[in-house]
Amino acid sequence: MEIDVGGRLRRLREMHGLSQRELAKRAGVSNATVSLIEQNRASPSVGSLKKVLDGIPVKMAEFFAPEEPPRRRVFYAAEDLVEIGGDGAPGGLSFRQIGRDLSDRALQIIHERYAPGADTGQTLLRHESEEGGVVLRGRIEVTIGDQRQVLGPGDAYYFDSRLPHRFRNVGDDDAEIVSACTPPTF
Amino acid sequence: MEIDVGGRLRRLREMHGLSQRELAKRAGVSNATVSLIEQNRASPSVGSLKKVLDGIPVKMAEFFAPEEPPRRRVFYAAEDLVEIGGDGAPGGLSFRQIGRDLSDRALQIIHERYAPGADTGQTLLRHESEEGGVVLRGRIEVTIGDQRQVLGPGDAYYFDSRLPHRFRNVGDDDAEIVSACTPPTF
DNA sequence: CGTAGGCGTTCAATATATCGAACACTCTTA
DNA sequence: TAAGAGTGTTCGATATATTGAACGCCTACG
Repeated sequence: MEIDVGGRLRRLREMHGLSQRELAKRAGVSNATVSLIEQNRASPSVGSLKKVLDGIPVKMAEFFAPEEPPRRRVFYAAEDLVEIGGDGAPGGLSFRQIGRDLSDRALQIIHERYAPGADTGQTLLRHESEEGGVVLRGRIEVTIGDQRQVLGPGDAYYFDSRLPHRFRNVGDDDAEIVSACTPPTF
Repeated sequence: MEIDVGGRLRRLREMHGLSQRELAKRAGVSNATVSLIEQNRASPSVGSLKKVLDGIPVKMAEFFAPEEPPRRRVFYAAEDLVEIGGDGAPGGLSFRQIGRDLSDRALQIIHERYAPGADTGQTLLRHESEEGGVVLRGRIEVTIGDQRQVLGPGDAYYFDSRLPHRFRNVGDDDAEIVSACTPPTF
């Protein structure tokens, strides 16, 4: 099984908008070397390849990582976000998640909206993960373990998901949060 | 940052109960080559290293895979968020991060604001991580690898951070995003 | 004891990767 | 048109990786 080292290097370099000479300078090798490697007319030593990849920069493991990960969807229109508030949550709550299937993701990002008085209740523990978020609109009372505080627009929070936590809209208007959680555990 | 190719190879070989000569024969190289590589007295060409690893067998990506990747405060007032836009970013950009020291965190969450025309430029790759976000206000042109799209309020994105990426405010007003990235790599 | 086979290392010869300098080509500018 | 700066490529010289055959050190066995 052959590896098209040259082709991969060339693609990476062009993706980053670098010329052979520019990359060569960053890497501390000659431009000729880059050229020959890209044509597969030379099989670089590990040391050289490392220098070159550092100039991009790309890690060895990434470079040799099994072929292209299937191109995943990148952009999501507002109406494409998936409503996941359903499970047992009382009305007035909207949790809109980026992407439907999280099984291959490292990150769960949710756009949350709370009607006045809306309350998540005391949330069950999720497994080892951490989460945080930024309040966009409204006034939200956040309870984490035994700490409690009311956050307004621009305020933020960050905690270990193993702590019991609860969110409640204590203002008179809708409240909005963008939150992130990693990893998406089940 | 150096890579102890020799040490890794030796450990792998011994783990599999192979002698230098045995491995050399399977790999189609000389035993001397194996010896020199293991002493780091020669930096093998990619081709040779591949042959040797095939004899174990171990894949290139596995060989270079970094040793296992590393797998308080809760509330932050808006003015406590840490501005991190500084490094070389042109004016009109504000990146406000939740928390100052991310070394023990699994998540980097940033409240981003772009003045009209503000542009991150072609961002250098961060290492293995994923990131996503939600647009709150304005119109932002997002370029991920060779994909490009303009996102508005409520729209979102999610991608592998290894792809080169760029954000540009193409609207007439300020634009705002809340983004998350995991893990916070440097 | 002496011989045979295993191991990892070392050495001189050879193949190959890498360098520095040139080349050919495309732009832009005067 | 010429000159300059950019690109990627090619060439001879040099540094280095790789080879095949040695070496020294073990253990086993007649």
